[in-house]
Parts: sequence; structure tokens; C-alpha cells
Amino acid sequence: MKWTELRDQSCPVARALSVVGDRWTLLILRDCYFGIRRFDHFQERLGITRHVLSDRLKSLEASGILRREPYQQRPLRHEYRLTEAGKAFYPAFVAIVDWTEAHVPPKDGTSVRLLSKTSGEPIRPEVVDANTGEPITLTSVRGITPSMPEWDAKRG
Amino acid sequence: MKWTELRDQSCPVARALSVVGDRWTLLILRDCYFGIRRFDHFQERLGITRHVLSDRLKSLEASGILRREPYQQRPLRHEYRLTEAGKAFYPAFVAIVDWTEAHVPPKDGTSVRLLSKTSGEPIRPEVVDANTGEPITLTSVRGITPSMPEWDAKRG
DNA sequence: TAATGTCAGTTCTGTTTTGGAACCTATTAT
DNA sequence: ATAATAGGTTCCAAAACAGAACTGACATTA
Repeated sequence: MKWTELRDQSCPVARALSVVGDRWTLLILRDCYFGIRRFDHFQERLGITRHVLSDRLKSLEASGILRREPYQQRPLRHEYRLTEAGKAFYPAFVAIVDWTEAHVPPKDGTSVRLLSKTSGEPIRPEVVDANTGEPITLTSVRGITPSMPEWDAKRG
Repeated sequence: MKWTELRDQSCPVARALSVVGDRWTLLILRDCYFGIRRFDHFQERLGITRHVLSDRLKSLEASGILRREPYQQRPLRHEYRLTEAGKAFYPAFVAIVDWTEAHVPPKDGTSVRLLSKTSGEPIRPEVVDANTGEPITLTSVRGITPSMPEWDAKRG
């Protein structure tokens, strides 16, 4: 399978990877969530090469995750802002961060903390079924897909 | 920044990428959630080259996501099974799939459906704060991190 | 006994992608 | 005039990847 073919797969995991599945894109998105919008700021913070950054921003724009908007004329300059689709990825992003904090320990003790803006308390992210409020786990869900009807088979 | 340095970063996104941030790992994990355990089965389903598959399985084992277990002697054969950390990634995986279904449309009409095992109904995944039950969005959360105290600054 | 098949890899070679650094263009500031 | 700023592009070397063949330990079939 080629990298460029991922987008056309029916599997949503493959499609997700076509958008955020490379070395840098999720880090760029992280910085967007931090409020970063400009080329040089991304480049300084990430240590990514300018060439690759240019590429990734283009592809994020093409995927509808970021949009490029002029913020001044003379000289014309653009910045990159999250679209609704980009903002909508934030919960998934939080779920990844939460898993990582729990299962991929840092070498030093530092860590990110997410606080609720309303209560000021640390949040405890959880992925639930909005219909029932029940947490989603590997054993509570069954998948149906054209390519693999028996997703429910033995797992783990 | 080098690929190998990601693991030592304090940022959990960088650490997450050190584990699942390459072209193939998330697809391997998907197949694990389908119940796939053996080398050749991964290879056939994914179309990954055997060399890269071998590499990824080793690194997933090193990260504690999969464990390698003998399933027969003579000839000695191993299979790859999800650890608790691997299973614990499932909710994040579902959050990614859900976002993708909503924002990265497939070319053909096929799609995956996740059903609750108890009710049989389609699930509607949502990332909430377990303390309050409130959905987590970009605007409801404030981040604190050593590298960027003002995460809460203007965003979007 | 010989040939064939299975499974889990390793080795080889050539293409793609990335990293690192310098360069380019328009414009404002000194 | 000179330097600085912002947002890129161009070049080359290094790393990662794809595709295919090969290995080794057995098991099965002829």
C-alpha cells in the first residue's frame, strides 16, 4: 500500500493516517491547539525543516484541517488557522494525550495537565457512548465492516 | 528533532508519536483489535513489507503495547498479543475513527460501524470529563505545561 | 526418501522521504 | 544603503521504505 492510496481506503483508520499519520502532523496540530499560527513560529518550536513544514501545512490545508488566511497586505502574509474539522479533532487528541500520560511514561517528571475552564479542576478524559454514558472498551464494542464481518472474533 | 528523541520529550504528544506515530503502527494496532496475532496474517492484510512489519512489531513489543508469546513448540512459533496498555489505547482509537468518519469522507460509501455489545445499537463515541460528564472541547479546557504556561492563549 | 508447504523472519537493491543548510522575494525599520 | 522579518524554495546527503528473493526449522504429502 502506498502512502497516497490511504485516503481512498474505506477503513477510517487508513483515512485518518492519510491526514495525521506522519511524523510531524500531530505535532503541528498540537501547536495549533497552543495557538500557534505562523510559519516561523511552527518552525522554531518544532525544529522541523522548512521544506517539510511547508509540505505539511499544504496538506493540512488540502485536508480541510487548517485554512490559510491573510493577516496583512504589503507584504502579503498568511497564517494558518484551525477549521471546524481541525477543532473537532481536539477530543481525539485529548484521548491520545491521556493514554500517553498513563502508558508511555516520560523520562523526567514533567507532564501536561488539562484543567477545566469552568471548574479549574484537572479533567479526567474518558471516551463514552453518548447514548448510554457507558465507557467504551475493547470488549464492549463490536465492529461491522465490509472487509471483516467477524471483527468481534477473539481479540487481545 | 530526531525520531529517536521523541520518546524522551516531556510533551505527551511527542511521546505518543514515538510509539504510534509512523505510517504503519496504527494499522497494525487496528488489526490487533480485529483479532489478528500472527506475522503472516498482518503481512497479508496490510500489504506491509515483511522487513518493516518485523521492525514495527519489535518496537511495539519494546513499547509494551504488544507482547510476543509462543503458541507452539517444534517449530517454535510466536504470536503478538495486546498488553493492557495496548487494550487501553482502544478508546483513543475509537475517538480517532469517529472523527475520521465525520471529517474525512471515504470515496466510496462503505464505512465501519461500531455497535454496543449489550444493546446492539450503534455507539456514538464522545470524549467527556469523567468528573462532570461534560464533553471536552477546545474551548472548555486549559492546558498547563512547563514549556508553555500560556497554553490558554488565543486559539483557533 | 524426496518434494512441497508453512511460518517467521532476514537480506538485498533501488526509490522515496526526510534532514540540514543556504538561498530567494517583498517589504519595513535603522 | 543595510539589516531585519516573514514565508517560503532549492540543493544535496542521510534515513526510511518498497519489492522481491532467500533462510531455517520443522510438517505434510507423494
